[in-house]
Amino acid sequence: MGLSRMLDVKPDPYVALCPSRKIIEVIGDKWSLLVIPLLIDGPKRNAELLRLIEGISQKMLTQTLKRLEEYNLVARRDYGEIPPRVDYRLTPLGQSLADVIGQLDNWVIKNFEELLHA
Amino acid sequence: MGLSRMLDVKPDPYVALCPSRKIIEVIGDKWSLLVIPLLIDGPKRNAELLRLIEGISQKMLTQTLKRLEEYNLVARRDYGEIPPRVDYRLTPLGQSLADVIGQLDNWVIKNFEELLHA
DNA sequence: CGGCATCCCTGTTGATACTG
DNA sequence: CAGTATCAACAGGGATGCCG
Repeated sequence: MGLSRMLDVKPDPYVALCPSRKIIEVIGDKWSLLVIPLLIDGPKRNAELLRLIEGISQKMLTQTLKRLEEYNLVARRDYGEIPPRVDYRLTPLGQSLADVIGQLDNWVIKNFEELLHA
Repeated sequence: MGLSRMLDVKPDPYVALCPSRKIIEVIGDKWSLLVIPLLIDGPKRNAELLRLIEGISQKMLTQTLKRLEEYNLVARRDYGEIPPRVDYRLTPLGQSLADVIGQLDNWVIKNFEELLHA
């Protein structure tokens, strides 16, 4: 490990303005948590996602995908055809995140009953 | 596995009204994601959490803790003293969730740079 | 100290309509 | 089909003050 590494400030989401706080918010977002796992088994189109995620609006889907794209978690692909054909897929970074979220999902399913009656 | 198990309907957060959707929202909450890891190394008091989590308000802290308590993730302990002394700790269920969230945190820290530039 | 109740404002969100 | 734009509605969340 080089000296420069030792000088790095490690991200701390408990500090309000630390960028990692924002990242926590993006990842820990209700819709992100639903969109990301859907992309694991291949690219999906806008209308497909809209149909698969009951209750999401076009607006929220677009907004969620854009934010995930900003953070390099999802890649948007426009085929330039008419009628329009666009799909979204996980980047390698997004794939690795999807694995972690998958664990979260499994946890929820596994502990579902116990969570409910509390 | 008994027959009854096979008849269980598995929770599906992609259905708007499925309770698992609500659970996803509770867990995937900005403040929950910050509070839970803090409780891993022992009980914490209200004022302590307020100080540790920069930017959280009393109102949001209370609301977050209550919701986590509802889902049996956190236990509130009132010592019945005067002045008041109350602390919050993870339940066993909460502990197991904390492990998963810890993985998410580690992922964020590990991929911090890559997320930022995007 | 812990935390509830209130007020109030802002931002998020949904619905609708429109465009390339 | 994929998205944008606009508007109205509502809830999230902060600030303050009060109480056990």
